[in-house]
Amino acid sequence: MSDAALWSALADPHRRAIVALLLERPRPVGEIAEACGLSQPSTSKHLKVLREAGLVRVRQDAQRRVHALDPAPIAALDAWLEPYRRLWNRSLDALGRRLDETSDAPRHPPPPKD
Amino acid sequence: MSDAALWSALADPHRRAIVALLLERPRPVGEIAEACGLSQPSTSKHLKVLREAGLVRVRQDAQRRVHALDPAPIAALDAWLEPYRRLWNRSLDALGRRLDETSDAPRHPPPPKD
DNA sequence: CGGGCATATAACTGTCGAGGCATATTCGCT
DNA sequence: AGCGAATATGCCTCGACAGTTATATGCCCG
Repeated sequence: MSDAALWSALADPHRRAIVALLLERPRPVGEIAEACGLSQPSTSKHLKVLREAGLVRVRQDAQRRVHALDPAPIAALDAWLEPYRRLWNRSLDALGRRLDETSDAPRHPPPPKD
Repeated sequence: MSDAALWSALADPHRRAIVALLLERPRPVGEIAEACGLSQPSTSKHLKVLREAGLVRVRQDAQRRVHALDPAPIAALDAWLEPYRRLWNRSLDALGRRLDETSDAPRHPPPPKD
């Protein structure tokens, strides 16, 4: 069910921007705020959401609160995506087969259809 | 841009449920509504959102409107995920290295995960 | 061509979340 | 202790969105 938190956290474009920023390196709140053109309180709130979704972790450094990405939820997203990726591959496959049929290129063995 | 539409479409749990349903097979609106326990108008609206996000395509069959998944946006999500997946692998890597260091087990070379 | 089915759309309402401002909290420093 | 910097929190407002009811549209068939 923290699935829901994850999705709604990433639903916001500002939050995705923050996540992208943190991909480069961990950053304190102020830096994030400035980089995203957000006010400090707003940034703090977004970070709270990200924290509660498990996407972000905090390390306290004096008055600074340095936020860093936590890779785990990304894996959860990846897992969610899995079955759909299968669909995607299947459709690529079909496209490839169709191309093969209309060309005289060497054909690879038909993959076992499940 | 349409990235935003994709995320906000998938932000809704009912919509994710619909998408999951359509993964099994294409379905007409009524069937989706019943399966998700949603009213017909609500279902129609959700499907409209999914359509506008490009996640779903319609085929008209008499009065039925059969909705099916479009794999393309899934690929977009996958692409978005890419850089984060790298982070994830890196952290797995680090974990592995740490385990290697504290054990006397033979160390294996980092597996080229693609 | 009228009736009934499947679906879309309109109008309205309640809820939720984002942003802004002011203020509280926490920590380091002198 | 007192001050200033960095961040969190409370309160408020506003707009976006989901759900409902009622109605419109398109399509097949008799």
